Amino acid sequence: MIKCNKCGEVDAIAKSGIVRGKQRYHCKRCEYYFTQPSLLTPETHHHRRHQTTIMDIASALQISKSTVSRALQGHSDINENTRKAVLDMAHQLDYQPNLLALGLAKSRSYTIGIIVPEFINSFFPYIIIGAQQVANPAGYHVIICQSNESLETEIANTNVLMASRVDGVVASVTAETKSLDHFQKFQRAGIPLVMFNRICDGLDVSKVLVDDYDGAYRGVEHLIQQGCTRIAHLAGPQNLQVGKQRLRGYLDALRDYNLPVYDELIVYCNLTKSSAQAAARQLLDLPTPPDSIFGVNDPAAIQTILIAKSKGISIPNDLAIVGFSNEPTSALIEPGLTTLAQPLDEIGKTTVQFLLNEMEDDTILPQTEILKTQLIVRASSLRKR
Amino acid sequence: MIKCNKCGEVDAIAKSGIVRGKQRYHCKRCEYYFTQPSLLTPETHHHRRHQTTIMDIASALQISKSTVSRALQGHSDINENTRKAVLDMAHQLDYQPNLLALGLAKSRSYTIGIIVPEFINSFFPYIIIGAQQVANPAGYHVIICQSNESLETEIANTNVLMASRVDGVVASVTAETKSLDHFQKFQRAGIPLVMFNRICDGLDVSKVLVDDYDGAYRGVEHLIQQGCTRIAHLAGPQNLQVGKQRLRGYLDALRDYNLPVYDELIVYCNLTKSSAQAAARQLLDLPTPPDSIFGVNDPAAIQTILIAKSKGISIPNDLAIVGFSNEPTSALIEPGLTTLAQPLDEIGKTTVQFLLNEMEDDTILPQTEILKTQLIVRASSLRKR
DNA sequence: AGATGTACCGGGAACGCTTTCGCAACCGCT
DNA sequence: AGCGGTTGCGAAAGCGTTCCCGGTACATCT
Repeated sequence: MIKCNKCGEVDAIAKSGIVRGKQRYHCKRCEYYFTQPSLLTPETHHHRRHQTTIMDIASALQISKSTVSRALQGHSDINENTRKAVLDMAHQLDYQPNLLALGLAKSRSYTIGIIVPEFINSFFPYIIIGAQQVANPAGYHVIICQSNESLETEIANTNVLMASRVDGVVASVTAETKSLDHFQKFQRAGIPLVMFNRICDGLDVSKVLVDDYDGAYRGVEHLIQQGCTRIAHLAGPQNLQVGKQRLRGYLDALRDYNLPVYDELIVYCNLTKSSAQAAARQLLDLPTPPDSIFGVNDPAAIQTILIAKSKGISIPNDLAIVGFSNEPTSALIEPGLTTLAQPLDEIGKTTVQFLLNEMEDDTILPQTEILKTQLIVRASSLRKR
Repeated sequence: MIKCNKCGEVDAIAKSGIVRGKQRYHCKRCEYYFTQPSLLTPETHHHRRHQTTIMDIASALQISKSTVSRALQGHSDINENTRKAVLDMAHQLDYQPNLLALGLAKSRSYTIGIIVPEFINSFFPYIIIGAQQVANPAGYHVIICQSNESLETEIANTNVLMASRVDGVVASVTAETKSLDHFQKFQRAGIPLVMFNRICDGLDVSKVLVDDYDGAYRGVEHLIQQGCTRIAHLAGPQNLQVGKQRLRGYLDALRDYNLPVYDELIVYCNLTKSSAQAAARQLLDLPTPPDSIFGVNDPAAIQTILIAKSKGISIPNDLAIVGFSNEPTSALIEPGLTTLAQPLDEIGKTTVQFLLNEMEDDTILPQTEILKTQLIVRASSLRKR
């Protein structure tokens, strides 16, 4: 009844246990173990709809897959007629190269990863658009990860990018990122990394920044010129250069204009909406409140405006406000928010350009580009005299 | 001098052409062609820094890669000690599975694609966040494409997603998308597709929408209740359901309240900022301008507010305005914009949930979910009487 | 005519992983 | 001892590409 798969023997077959739910037999003559192939599967297991491969093109044309591959990638070693036939057939069969297989074969994915803390505000989206405008023409597509201002998510993101075998990474870190082991992993694996805007110290990578110090200085200087003397700073996290440099610019401007620095006028937030609100309230509830506030970024400054308005504080006469970044909403809110515009598009483009350079030449040393900001004066700080 | 690679013969060797720059030899005895292997490469070709693979783990532990694979994926057929050893070693070597290889082997990428027209406004970002909150826990990561309101880019996006062998796609189409062949490709390839918000007709897929008709109706009804009689509509493109349904809601509300429909009060835009501005100007420059405008979305309504303000038109008394979507800026602008809030987070979540369902069971029929909007009344439409 | 060179194409290994299946070792029961 | 069953591991076949290199059919040069 049961026949040995090898020798065809029928009698010397004994059952020999059950493996993975299937009866197993043993042929004594040829010492061969085997199970009966399940008869159902060949038809049932419909192999999931299949996208066309170079093998499909090859067999349609009765040529080898090597030839198809060469024709497709414009290799020279191929007859012009063959190439045309292949290209036609590829089009006809709606062929899309399998990027997974390509990546595996070439050990590169033609993908770069972008890690940003969020993309609700239009700050990062504009940078991403700039980045794509450089990456796509260069033959790379991007995979965007948002860490949601959470270190844990950021680490998960780096792992996903590692696993996806991205060829390079650009990143702007979370407000709570202090350790940077998860970024060093890229370097250990030889994957180029470029950071922009929100960088943290101690990582020897290329960087694209705006001149936060200078921008902060000019913003505060502008407030001083408007006659403000009790200038507060709604500051950012000090583990980020952004936070540090803007604070430094603030302090230096005060010093250069011989204004006193009051500790209670410097409060910190972690760049979330709620923490910005708390910080703004803390400033405005002071026994002697400030006559002006320099906010670490526009969202923070906007929250300050809203709270001040709800308290009936008149802007800019009782309270002048300056932000940083020039979010689109800053032009719409009333009063318009004075702020420092950053060249977002350019940040994205230079960052990716740096990355491309490092990807194609791994001897390049890290470089840093510092872009200028532009002071945009609006009603929130403009006192009539 | 030259020795045949095969038979070792030295005398019967003749040169036989040059291939790819290298001298080729021919052994007469064994009829074998060969070239001298270049001696430089073995050391030079440094094989590009290598991330650790299961083979590395296997050879470190002196076991087979099958065992490592099984241990890593928590397969049952494995000894607990072996598993521990593998897991330890994996951690120690900082192993990250190669998603490209995994995808190739399993014929699925554990990736879903998201196509959106833009992510400058916070509308789509919020939806994307909701989508990720469902996709990630289910073991999928997402790759985000923005078509930039261009059909050409949208088509390129679909090709990239096809090539990346995504397991499923969610999409919101461009304002200029009329043909849908590029989306039908997904269906032909058996890749589930779910559309949200901006859908177009003629595609038999699951959809997640808000009740645009109802929202528009209630928005216009609200204007009528404020005493407006000459109500204009800054309408969206009519190839999109969004555009059609909101127009229909507008018309039905007018009809139900016995208000006349003036053709010149209905102007169309393609959802870009500049076309919205042009449409708004056209309406406000009419010989007999409208007393109120229902905008197809918030960005359009906000542009209308700005233009009206620049013309010195008083809002809401001379011109009442209602938008659609409840963008964050709509609360900040003055006057606050009356609008219809959409449950963005929920849209993202249900869309991906539908997709997950279809991905794990391909017999599921397309379904449609219609979510409700909520009228948020602000100063832009609230007339004091 | 034979040697040399050119143009093209096919075979097959490799990329890193999953998955099927063979098989040895062992255990408990007659 | 012999059978039924379990546990755990290894070998090898893919998945869809690229790329190296062998090989044939000609053309060209002595």
